[in-house]
Amino acid sequence: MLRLSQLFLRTLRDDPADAEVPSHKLLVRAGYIRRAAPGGYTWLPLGWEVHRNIERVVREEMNGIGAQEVHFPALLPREPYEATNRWDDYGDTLFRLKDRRGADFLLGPTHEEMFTLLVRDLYSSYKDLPVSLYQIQTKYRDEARPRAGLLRGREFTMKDSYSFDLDDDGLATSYLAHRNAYIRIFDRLGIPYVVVSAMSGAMGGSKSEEFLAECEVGEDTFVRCGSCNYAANTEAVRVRVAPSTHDNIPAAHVVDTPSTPTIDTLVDCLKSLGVTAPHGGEWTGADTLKNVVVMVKNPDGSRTPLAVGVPGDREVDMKRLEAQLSPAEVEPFGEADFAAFPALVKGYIGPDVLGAEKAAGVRYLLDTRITDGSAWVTGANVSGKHVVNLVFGRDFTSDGTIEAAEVRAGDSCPECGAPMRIDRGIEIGHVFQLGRKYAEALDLKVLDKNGKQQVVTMGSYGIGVSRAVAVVAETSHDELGLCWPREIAPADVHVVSTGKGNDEITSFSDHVALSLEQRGLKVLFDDRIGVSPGVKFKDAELLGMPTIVIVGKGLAEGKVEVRDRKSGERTDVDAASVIDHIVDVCRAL
RNA sequence: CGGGGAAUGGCGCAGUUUGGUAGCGCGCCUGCUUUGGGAGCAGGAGGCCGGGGGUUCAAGUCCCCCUUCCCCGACCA
Repeated sequence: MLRLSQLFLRTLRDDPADAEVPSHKLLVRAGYIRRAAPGGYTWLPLGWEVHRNIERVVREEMNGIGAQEVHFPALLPREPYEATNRWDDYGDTLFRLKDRRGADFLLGPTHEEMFTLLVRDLYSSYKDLPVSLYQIQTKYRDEARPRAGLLRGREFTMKDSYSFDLDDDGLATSYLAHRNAYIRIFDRLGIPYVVVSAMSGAMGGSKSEEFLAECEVGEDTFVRCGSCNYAANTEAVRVRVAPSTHDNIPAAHVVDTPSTPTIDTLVDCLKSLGVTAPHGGEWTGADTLKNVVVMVKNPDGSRTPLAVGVPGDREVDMKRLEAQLSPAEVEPFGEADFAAFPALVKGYIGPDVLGAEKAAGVRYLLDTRITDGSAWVTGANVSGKHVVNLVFGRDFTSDGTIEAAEVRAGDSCPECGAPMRIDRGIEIGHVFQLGRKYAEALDLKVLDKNGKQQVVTMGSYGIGVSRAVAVVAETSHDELGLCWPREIAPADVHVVSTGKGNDEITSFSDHVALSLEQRGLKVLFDDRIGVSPGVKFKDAELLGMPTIVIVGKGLAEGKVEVRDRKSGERTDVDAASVIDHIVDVCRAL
């Protein structure tokens, strides 16, 4: 039993000034966590209880699909990560350090290499497969911007698991088992979530899905189709493009468009020129081809320019662009960069000079909406001039396509064409099929039935455990405080005694708390003497146990009050039957 | 890493303009009163005013550098 008179806890009346999002404010105010370092939090008794409860749910479901728990060091040697190139590819996000002899180490951001090597060490036959291993580990990432308390820290707890199979069918089966386990886990945690198609990012690999908690403060944006089941992270959206309807476009020609460095000014100018648009209607930004130049920063530190062409009514989504170019990063093209590439006329950049073989020597990739035969207005590479009726395939080419244009609400679903919604979420889980990238890099092979060496195929699956604590707080609270789902609450029931220490109320509340514990419930007992009832009620609401029992003035009429934290519903129960009643309530779900 | 704001007791804040004894509310300790919605009175404890360097007789306050935090843009469990 947790007695508030003894518990290491101090609740705060005011929100901490450095917290912005509700989960951060409430977890600090309620005495669950305490900031200890930039991006690092101390877990206080109640917070750690929630953390362990989430771990328990995760373990049960992982064990349920036959995965086996192991535990690696967080402090890892450089070599395995060198072999897979991630020592460099992970960039500044990787915590690197040296030992006293100058040897390189890192704090593990994720453990694909170590698991792969472990299996290689011990297993060498197809008879050993499939096998799935997992750990619940402290992970380290030197985030550029830790924020929102637990939601994005530099040290966090993650459950990561890895499946090892002989062939693609086996991988598909392991992947599905994990996916289903994740569904059960997040259902039990009471987190509202969506499963979306995702990029595999720096991990490499093929099929990949994310579990996103639907949440306004989320950092991910995703689309969802209103009529079919399609859902995807915007980074991973693959646009469905209608073929060009343009036909018999007259020859391209240059027009004078003075002072038109932006799409808006260009459209206004085109309207005033009296030139007709290829589709016969009024000119819009969608008729223009905007060429945006960026600097691509490669993992080895080198920088190469890249031009991206998108319809003028859309921005280039830097997140989507970077996801396509991963592990390289994208930087804005600065004034100094323009000076170094004089062929690029800012505001009037056109395909004439773009392309690896052309004047500017800049690689040129086009959005998939620039289809064969489509006609565009675009820069003429001379200040104040644009080209009209430039047809892709006829008048210009590119070095390839790229999905970097922004995604908007109302864009059509790649599966069924219906308009899509756009929402925000927090990534709480990620499952993906790694394939053979790591097994090849680290030489993980087993002998098959025919005695031949086969490269093993792998899956990798993560759940942010510490993040899940914050996500539950974020998705389950009200203006009074936290509301934990019973499965992970620090206690089933919060017993409030308003007694003065030496009266019937005190002795009966004692009896209630002890009896409930004997019946197998986890009890948080506010047995503090000399604390006013108002304070105890406020604390009970802030702390967020699912059931609150108040032994107080009602006892004079033989009644005890039982409240449901989430609904606020209050019931007066006969003191004689209150134990059974509460046990029933707590076991009901 | 760019732009904006901030750092004063456990928490929230004033004081900085105009340099001159470090304050308020909450919390904490003691005593008395109080006890169903963050009680009252009285008395206390607790501060290298984020760090370093300057200017000055004198710096929380002025100047320079650094660190950290929050928000907005580029990364992920």
